[in-house]
Amino acid sequence: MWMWQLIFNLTMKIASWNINSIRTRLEQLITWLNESNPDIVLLQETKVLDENFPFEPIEDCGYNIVVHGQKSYNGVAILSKFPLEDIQIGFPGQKDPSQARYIEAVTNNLRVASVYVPNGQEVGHDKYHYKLKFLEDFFHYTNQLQGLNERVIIGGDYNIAPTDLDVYDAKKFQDRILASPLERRAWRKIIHSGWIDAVAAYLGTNDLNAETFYTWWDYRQGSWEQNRGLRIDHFLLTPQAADQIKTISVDTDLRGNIRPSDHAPLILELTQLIV
DNA sequence: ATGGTAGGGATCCTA
Repeated sequence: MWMWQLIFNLTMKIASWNINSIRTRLEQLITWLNESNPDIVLLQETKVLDENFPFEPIEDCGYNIVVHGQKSYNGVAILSKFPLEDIQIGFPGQKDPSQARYIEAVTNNLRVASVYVPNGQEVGHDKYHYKLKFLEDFFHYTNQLQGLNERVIIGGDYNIAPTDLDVYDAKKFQDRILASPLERRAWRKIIHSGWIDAVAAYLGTNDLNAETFYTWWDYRQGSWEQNRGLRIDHFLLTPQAADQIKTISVDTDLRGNIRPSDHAPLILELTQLIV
């Protein structure tokens, strides 16, 4: 009996959500925090200066908060029920730290980060090359993190659908932004260096389809209603963390809300193995 | 079929 209690207490729920403006979505966020009760939340596209971040209502839900925001665009944050330490704003080697796209902290003996990879606009655009450069610099930093030999989880909007299974229409997205060969190569480079895509690992052990893990549906042309989605939000785990995956799922309820974000939260549960 | 919708905040940029 006591042992089950111990295992229960060591389960940790970590969510990643591109909220697309925390001020517009604040009420939805609070409702969801109270209902879903995640231990750690990694947010992207908060779209708010740090001085205007709505700290109080979130702290009232029992969370500590660290933020890295800017005006109008981007912006990342970490919420945790545990103390947040060793906070890092941006990552070493990030070429353009004025774009608020990365924040990292240690909480409850786990290193977590929230990343918002550039969208890239369209293949060949200046913003596309900016995205590829960001991914290259990010790759080098993630190698440094691997060297720590810690449990590390980087959740966020990577703006990459890793394979054709991760888009609702592979032909439509062939050579297009979010699914182009160079973006996918950048993704694989990170994966092949030792990071575990939590969903890919979970799919390998369960009878589920990749479409179960779509996290983004375009606001336009009734994409949500027709389930024309993409899997572009991901959790990357070091092997030390991947060994503890219990479940992973997408909270699609939020995408069905009135005035929703165009992304749904990706939710990972870890279990500490008792040996 | 090169549109469509949403957010920020400024009369367009980003996604």
